[in-house]
Amino acid sequence: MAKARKPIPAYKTIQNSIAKLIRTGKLKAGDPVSSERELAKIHDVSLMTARHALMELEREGVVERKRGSGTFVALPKIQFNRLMSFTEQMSARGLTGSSRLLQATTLDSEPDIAARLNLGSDARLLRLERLRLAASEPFALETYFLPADGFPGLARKSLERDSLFAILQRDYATKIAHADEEIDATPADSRSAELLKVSKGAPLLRMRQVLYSTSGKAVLHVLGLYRSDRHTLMIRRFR
Amino acid sequence: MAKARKPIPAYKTIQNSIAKLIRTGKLKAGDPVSSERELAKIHDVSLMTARHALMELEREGVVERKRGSGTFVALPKIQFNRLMSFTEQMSARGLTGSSRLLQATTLDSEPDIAARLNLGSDARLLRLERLRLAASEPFALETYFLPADGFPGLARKSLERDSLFAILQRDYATKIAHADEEIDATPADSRSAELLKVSKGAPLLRMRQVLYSTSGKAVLHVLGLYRSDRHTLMIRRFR
DNA sequence: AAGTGGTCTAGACCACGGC
DNA sequence: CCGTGGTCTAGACCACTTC
Repeated sequence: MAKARKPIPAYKTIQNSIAKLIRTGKLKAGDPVSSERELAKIHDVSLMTARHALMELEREGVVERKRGSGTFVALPKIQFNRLMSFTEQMSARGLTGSSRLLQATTLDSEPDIAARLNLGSDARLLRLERLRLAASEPFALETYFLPADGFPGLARKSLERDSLFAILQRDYATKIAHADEEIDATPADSRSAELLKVSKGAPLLRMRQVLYSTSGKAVLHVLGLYRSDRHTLMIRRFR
Repeated sequence: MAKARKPIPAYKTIQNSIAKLIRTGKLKAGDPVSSERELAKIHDVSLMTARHALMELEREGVVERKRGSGTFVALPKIQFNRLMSFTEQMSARGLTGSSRLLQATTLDSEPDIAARLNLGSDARLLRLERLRLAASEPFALETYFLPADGFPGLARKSLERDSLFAILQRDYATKIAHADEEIDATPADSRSAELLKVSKGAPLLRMRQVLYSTSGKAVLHVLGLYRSDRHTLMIRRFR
């Protein structure tokens, strides 16, 4: 017996064919996309189905629709408010980054952090500390807290090389979906100052993150300290 | 002759009727909404039209649709990354805030800022400076830059009392839609330190915003300095 | 005037969920 | 099983833009 595979809806097929034209460069930003009526004929579907395809592409920001005029490939949009791993951020800027694992310990009682992760106050926590470097200059100090029970063996993994996001997804079937962040400024204490090569008391951007998995569970708490001369946070907000 | 008014589409009417049921509390989070077929009968439209209404309400996050089960009022979502005026932020926290207008001047040449607003480098700029207080303690110093030509008479308006967002909308038909922000940390210079009542060199959260109107035009540049002990930025980001 | 997207009809079959 | 949303048809008229 063949597996029960889901048939791909016609409107999805149309979307994919247009997306492919854009990916392969056959359609560039501003170019007109086939009209609803053309698509209906080409793919032998009704108008409403072709329409559905274009409507969803517009929602995704791939195309823009202009009444009376046509449907056009949208300008490549800047990704705002996108949660990216360190590796992703670096490559997006055309840089290469590296990390140094400073510590990997287990904590017995850290009720504040346990509470942030919705754990009991006596939960054992895994604590990892990484120094982030760009062009061999340190620019961030990040401390990770995870429930020790949920991620056995994590401390022994290749944390220097692989992205934590990738390890969580590959080895623990945990996919990060979103993060809530608190951001403020704080003076560097002596240890942070030394590691980040700034003077003591220098202003650092402090970011406290709680990362959530696709299932909505709090997975991970991150405390990040960023050299303000080498790091700017970009945000877009809406009214 | 009657003016040519746009007729309200049937699917919009359906959306409004459902939104009203929710606003007035007749439907609460989790309650089932009339099904597509019910709505089609009630409003005497075809299934596709009723469907359109529900689909758009889902996109707006008002309802959730579950195949095989029904359409339900969505939980009231927490507003993250919402661009709020000072007044709105204060009242959301149950506090009352006040402002002191420190300066209102016109600048002749400030090419960096003009560039952020997509103006020529010789554009005249209106510069306003406000100190923000919560519970009569200063916590933020904000400097606004606007094209002087676009907002005649703004400097003479009731800037101490009214929200700038409100003035722009009421008197200049300019509605703010979104903002792009750069955030980092910076040490307080002597003037900021004095105004904010912190010691010189204390870490401040610095936020540079460009605010855009609904028409997509850059309207306003804001440089904000926030006392880090009294202000935390909350952000939600997605992968 | 010709072509585009926006709205709408009056049905159809399917996959899924809860009973 | 029955009701739900998901997909789809083969048209229609309208408003808008471009020429």
